[in-house]
Amino acid sequence: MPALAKPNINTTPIELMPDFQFALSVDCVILGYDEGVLKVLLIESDLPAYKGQWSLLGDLLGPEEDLDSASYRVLKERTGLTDMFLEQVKTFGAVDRHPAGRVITVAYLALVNVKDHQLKITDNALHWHAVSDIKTMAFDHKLILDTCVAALQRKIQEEPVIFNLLEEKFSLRDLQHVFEQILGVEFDRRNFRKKLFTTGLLTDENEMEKQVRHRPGKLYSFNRKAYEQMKRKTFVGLQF
Amino acid sequence: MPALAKPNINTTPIELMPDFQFALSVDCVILGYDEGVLKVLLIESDLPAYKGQWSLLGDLLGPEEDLDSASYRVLKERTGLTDMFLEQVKTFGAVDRHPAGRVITVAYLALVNVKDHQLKITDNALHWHAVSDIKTMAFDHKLILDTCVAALQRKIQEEPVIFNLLEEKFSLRDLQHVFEQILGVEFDRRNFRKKLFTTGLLTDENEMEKQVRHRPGKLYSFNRKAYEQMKRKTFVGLQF
DNA sequence: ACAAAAGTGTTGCTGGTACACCCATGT
DNA sequence: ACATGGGTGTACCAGCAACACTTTTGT
Repeated sequence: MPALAKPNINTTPIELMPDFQFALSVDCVILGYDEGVLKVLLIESDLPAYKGQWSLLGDLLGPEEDLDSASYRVLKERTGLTDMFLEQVKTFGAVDRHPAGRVITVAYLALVNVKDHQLKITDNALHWHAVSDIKTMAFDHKLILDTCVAALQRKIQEEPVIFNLLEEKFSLRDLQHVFEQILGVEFDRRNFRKKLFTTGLLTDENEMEKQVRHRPGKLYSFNRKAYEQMKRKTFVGLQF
Repeated sequence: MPALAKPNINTTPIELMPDFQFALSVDCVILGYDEGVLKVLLIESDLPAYKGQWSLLGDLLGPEEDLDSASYRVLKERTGLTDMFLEQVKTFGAVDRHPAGRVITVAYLALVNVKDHQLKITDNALHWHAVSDIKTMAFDHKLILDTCVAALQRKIQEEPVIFNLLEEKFSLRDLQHVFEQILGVEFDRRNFRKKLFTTGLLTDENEMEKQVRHRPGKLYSFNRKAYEQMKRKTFVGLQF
């Protein structure tokens, strides 16, 4: 077996770089929680092969840009947000995944607060879609979406990233509903409250919900400081 | 803000592909458990900039090759193994990560049974190194290694991938030591045994260890069928 | 008054942890 | 006989699940 005959990346000067042309892009799975439903921000595909189908927001990687910066740029350009949860999930490189040629894409998961930025979406080809309604998408974007949602399910049980989907101040009902919506299960309300309180991650804001047509609940916020301190000492899980 | 002025990947015909040259590679973090220590298979870097430093095994992506295939090919060419745990972990794309030019690399985690293949390593620039001994590496490979080890720590508590590091038949002591080595903690031997037995993932092989200078332990194997069945019904965790 | 959801405690069970003694093998 | 690790059981404690009634607000 000619194991040594193959050039290794470590021994590959720039002249040996591939003689085939390919592109590298980032694609963002931008998720938000709105009116009790987990939603994803999509754009209509302009590519003839996928006319009328929905597509993730993405762009080609720039020559002086690293991957995180590229995905951040896409988010900023499209939503106006400059501060959101953004994390690389997986890279997709099937040979035929793009009809125009070889395009490898790095998928990012973004969690945004829909209320914060919904006024800033000026591009009217952009729309929020309930994740559960989406059956098909352009390219392999449905696969990418599913992969990112699965990553989110794991993630919210390992780290308190879920608060990125809510407003600064939120009710326990909202928090519970986001968990339930993402994980696809239901929790007992009393046990959920106890569990969250005992984490010590919630700050009581001493405020109430307004304009609800039932008894208003108290509002809480995510206690980031408490989290930063406790995560130094021990693993902080939110497992259900 | 010129959000619409930017070309989107969906609208980018092949002519708009980047005019800068860059390369895409895969790098494999090949981990094995040998004599009580977690080890990684490394090669000496031939690149002048990193002369004498250790490097992960990798190669450039081929034009007709998807990412998983490329990493599998690297494994097969270098170790002779054709059947191992192999999973994409993360893509690294810092602008200056490669001295020869822009190279984006997709990191893969591979778990191999050292005993199975140690005779097949013909390339004598290849060596196993205790993960805990490695302080510096070529390129950003130390960062990649650390990332993959952290991924492994999460992974072994979510899925029974740890058995890929052991021989077909193993003692409970070996299994416990691999867990301890990877997670960096120690477990009570009796509780560990109980826990593993109650998972139902172990098959008693009705065999004993040989040539140990103490009372020989029973040998077990991973019951893959039982796992496949139970994972359909419920999440199978191995959390400690 | 009614509808809707907030807020609150207890009990039983399950699973984790801590812990000590005898046994089988090789030297 | 000694050293090394194998094999086993129990008691305590913490955390989880199941479960019902009263309270507050808006209509």
